[in-house]
Amino acid sequence: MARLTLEDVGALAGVSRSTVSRVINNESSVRPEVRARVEAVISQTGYAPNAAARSLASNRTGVIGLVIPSHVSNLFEDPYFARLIQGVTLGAKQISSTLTLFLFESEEEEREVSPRVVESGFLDGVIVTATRPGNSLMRKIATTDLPLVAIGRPGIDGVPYVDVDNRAGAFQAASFLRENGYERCGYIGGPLNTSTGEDRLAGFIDGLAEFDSALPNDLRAFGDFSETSGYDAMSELLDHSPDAVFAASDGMALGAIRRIHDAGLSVPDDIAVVGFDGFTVGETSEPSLTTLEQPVSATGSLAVEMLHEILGGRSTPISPSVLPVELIRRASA
Amino acid sequence: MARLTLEDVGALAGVSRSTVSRVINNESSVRPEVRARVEAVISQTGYAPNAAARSLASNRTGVIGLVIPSHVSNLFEDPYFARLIQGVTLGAKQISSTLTLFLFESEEEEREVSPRVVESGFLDGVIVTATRPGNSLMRKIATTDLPLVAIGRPGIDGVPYVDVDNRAGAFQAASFLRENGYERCGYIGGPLNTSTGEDRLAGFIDGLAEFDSALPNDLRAFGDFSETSGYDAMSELLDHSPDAVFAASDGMALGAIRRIHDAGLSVPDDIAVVGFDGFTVGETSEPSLTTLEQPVSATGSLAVEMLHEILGGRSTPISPSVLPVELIRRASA
DNA sequence: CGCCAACGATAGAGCGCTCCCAATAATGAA
DNA sequence: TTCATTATTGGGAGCGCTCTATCGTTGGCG
Repeated sequence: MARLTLEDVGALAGVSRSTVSRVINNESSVRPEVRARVEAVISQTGYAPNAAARSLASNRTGVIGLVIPSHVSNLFEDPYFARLIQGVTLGAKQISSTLTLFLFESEEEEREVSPRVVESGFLDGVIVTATRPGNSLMRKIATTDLPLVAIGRPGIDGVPYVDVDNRAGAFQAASFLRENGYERCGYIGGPLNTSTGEDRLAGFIDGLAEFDSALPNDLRAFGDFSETSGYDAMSELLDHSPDAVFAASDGMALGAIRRIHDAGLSVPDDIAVVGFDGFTVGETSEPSLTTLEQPVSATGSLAVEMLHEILGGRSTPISPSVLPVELIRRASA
Repeated sequence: MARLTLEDVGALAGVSRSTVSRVINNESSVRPEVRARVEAVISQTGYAPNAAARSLASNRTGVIGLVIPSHVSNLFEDPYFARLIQGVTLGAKQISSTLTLFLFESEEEEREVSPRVVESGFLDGVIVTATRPGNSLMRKIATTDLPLVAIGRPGIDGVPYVDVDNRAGAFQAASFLRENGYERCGYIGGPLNTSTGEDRLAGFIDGLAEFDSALPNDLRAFGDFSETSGYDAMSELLDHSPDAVFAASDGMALGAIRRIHDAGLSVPDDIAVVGFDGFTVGETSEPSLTTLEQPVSATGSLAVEMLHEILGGRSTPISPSVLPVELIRRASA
């Protein structure tokens, strides 16, 4: 069967195109009786409005984009992105939008694809994960009038964003370790050109400072959030005999634990380990992981909500939202 | 600046709408000189065609959907879906399409959202992960004329699909274990109402049969592919003292190992373990995991390719594609 | 009984693009 | 030189929807 149009449905229901349109868009001023008649025809015929025509006429598409810039696609084994996508999907569903996904593998790809995406009017708005403050793609999008919300601190003025409280979380990790008597606390961080990398380091340093201790350079090592990078970073730290380590991701924390075990030491007796993420892997690891749980899925949903508000045409600027993280105490510290 | 239209660009270049359209769509019969002039204007102005208008006129959207039915969203911690999405994204990029993601959390949601998706003409085609043969959503889509490719054996006639060779992989696992002298091989499977669950069990049984051994019922246990379900399943098997276990996912294999360790036994000395997936977690586990590596990302890309062929209007039906899996021998067996 | 308001429903005019056909220019053959 | 033929180009007609201005009805009220 050929696809039905509004006009067809109208003919079947004995009303005009416009009336059917009103029924579909739930506008008032349709007599209940007429509305019922039209709705009956719609459900009988299984009519569904043509998305393209609707977008063309209304200038809205009901589609939002989730952009994950190039430098993270390797990290895709990280449950973080899976959860984030899940959260965004959830949020999108709530506002009856569909989600399109843009993963980039190189900056070149970003340059190539983004105009097509940004300028084509295909998207009502876009959410960009801001792993690197000042990311060029985001900067470019910010100059257009495409509604934009960042996930993570974007480092660009005027871009609304939602982030988790990395700083407070890391601060809490430091306090926790010091309060439990650990003296030589080491740090395994993420890349410093990411906002999470920066913030967690800063928070940890602040937290230690609160207890009048510092974070010497030789007790700092950096990875890329992955297990193996945590393992390698721990190798460096071992030379400087820490009695505790805070890793900026669960993955790195587990890598660190593996390295500690390989050195014949025990966790937490010889070295305590605290992670950051709160993923399920930490529940079943040996020992189970003390970690800071961040609400990843909620972050995604909230970003969509913020975008929705912007799309709704609110004029006052939206202030950033920073979600709390929570210390989950398990066996590793 | 207001958004430019074809007409505007034409005016700037001194040609008509139609000519600009031809240039953009790379059609022949435009004088090179004119083409250059138009292209100059386009790049100067940053003009990008309006996606909705284009779709409306051409009846193609350049959008494909990836549908993940309800019953798997819990399993989202599983790297499988992350990789699959990555592969599909890659494939989509290759054919200059954008990817939209549909995750469902309940069958009700499927029923509710799917008409909007399927009938609105918003998608050129759709890829559905077929975790359960005969899934109702897929069955419904199959009756429409929306081009469809399944990932995994769909259990519906005439639906083209791409799958990994679960059967051969499990067969290989059985052979491997028997050849290495293991006598009492246990099995930890996925849900039997999934095609992977079915196929891996069948292949394993066949493989054992090749060595004149059977798979008694008390050496079978089932989980949902997750780590914890593997742990629980292993608890059941332990009562029947297997000397080897084949788990239908890496996650369950790791859970099984944890359970074995908790029982004070060693892997592989007391009980050997073989997984299925080939994810990176198995590289760093203790002991590292012998497993069957499946090409997840390639599966996704290939599905897109198949869809593309269908969209290209080939008339001959497309035959299913089954990708090989490979045994990676590490330390656990 | 007539007038006006309020409501309900309709038709017209696009949205920006593709597709098709007609018009024009350019080319070559006779 | 002229006419047929081909290579380019332009314009019209929609694609199916939304939005706005308009028209017809009904009902309340003086």
